[in-house]
Amino acid sequence: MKNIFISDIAAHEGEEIILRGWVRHIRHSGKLLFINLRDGTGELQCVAFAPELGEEAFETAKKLTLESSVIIAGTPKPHQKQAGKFELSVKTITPIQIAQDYPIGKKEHGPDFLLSNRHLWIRSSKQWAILRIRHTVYYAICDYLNENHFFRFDSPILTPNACEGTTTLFEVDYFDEGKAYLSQSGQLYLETGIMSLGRVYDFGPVFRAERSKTRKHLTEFWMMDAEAAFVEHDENMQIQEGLIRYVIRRVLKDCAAELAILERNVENLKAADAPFGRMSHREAVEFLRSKGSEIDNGSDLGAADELMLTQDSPVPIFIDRWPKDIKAFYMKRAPEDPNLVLGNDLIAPEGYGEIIGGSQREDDHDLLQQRMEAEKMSLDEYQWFLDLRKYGSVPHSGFGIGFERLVSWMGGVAHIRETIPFPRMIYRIYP
RNA sequence: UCCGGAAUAGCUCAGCGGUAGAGCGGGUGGCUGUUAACCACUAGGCCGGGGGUUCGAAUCCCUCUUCCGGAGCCA
Repeated sequence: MKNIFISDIAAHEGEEIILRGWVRHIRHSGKLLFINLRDGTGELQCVAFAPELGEEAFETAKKLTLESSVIIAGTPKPHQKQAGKFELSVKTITPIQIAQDYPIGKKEHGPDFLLSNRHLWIRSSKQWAILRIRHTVYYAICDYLNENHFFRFDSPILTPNACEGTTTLFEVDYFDEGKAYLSQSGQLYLETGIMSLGRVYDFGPVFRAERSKTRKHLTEFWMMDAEAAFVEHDENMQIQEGLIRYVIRRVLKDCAAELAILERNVENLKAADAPFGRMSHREAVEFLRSKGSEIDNGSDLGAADELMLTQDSPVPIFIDRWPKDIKAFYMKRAPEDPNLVLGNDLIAPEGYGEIIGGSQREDDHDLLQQRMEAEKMSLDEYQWFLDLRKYGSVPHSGFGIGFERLVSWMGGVAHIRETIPFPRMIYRIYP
């Protein structure tokens, strides 16, 4: 008899096979016993009939509890009640370990309880589905970039100083070198990589010590930064749009079952795979003011503004040409107006907010140095960054994706804390 | 950090001045098609901590703690 995975069950109809997994659900009715078994690849109903199993084995099987681990041998057959599905006609049941009082029941639980039991919560079907979508989004991003001549270039997590100088960083003691900081973005390091590899990306955890307390923020989250030589502002946005639409198509193709478990509205996802909206920051401000927002020309968009902008749009919207004063020092000035920069945000529809921030970078040594001096940055600490503009500088652009926000949007997940195995938030570090 | 809300059985909640409740989960028994199964019985409580008001407080007041939602910051 062969060990098989539940996802491969259809290929083994009528054969005697072995499944190994965990009891998601168990119930019995006189001489019949039903076990919903999950093995990581899927879930299958196993049906045991007392006279076939033997009375003693049947009594033992009845003692299985929620989440007990078990080996079940039997024969896959078409499900008697659900067309197109299979069930296992059970021959033997061998408990591996009987779980005691599994804390997560089939009824509803509160978020605090579930987060305290995150190590167990990840077994439940919605969490399983979200984690599988996370996996799919991850590889879709990598595949798209690999196909477009980007090379993986991992940036460091321990850094000597703040990448962008704006947000609060986590600080650690670093031997005799003083303080080191957990990276909030690998972007500046990526800019060095393009001078060697042409196009590069990194993908890893980044850290923000902000006391953010919303459904869109984590203190530790995964970011994918991409950077490309000889790519200017418009092409940069084309790459971003191509990437996001590629991810949408992959998720729709590979995660139909997961999206169904999450009750994701897939029509909304399909509709987002169409040319993205584009407006300048100035146009966005005018539009918002016409709708009653109090936003002014020099301000960043608030959460309510983002929602107002996208609520009637089936596709994500690029906002570009931002006032330089509210964007990072390394962004290149717009040719038509030195007060604007060639930066873009990408706002997802359905209220998921900003999922990408990108820009063309300042490639002129003296202009960059002026900006850094204006921001009172230490030129010594960033000498290596300025060097890039001295030795073969080229026009270049890049962007960063908030990975969990993208996963939230794909899966239609209301809170970002469910899109990462172990969320880190201001008031939670366990488990 | 600011503005709201909440804390009662293992879990989710009701009770809102007068003997501590339900559903689920646990235990025992029943049932050949269940899938949040069903039926019967059963065990289970410092009503978040501290202080007040009152003849009497889970309930009203003050305070602390913890959590949730939102804002700001950002991805």
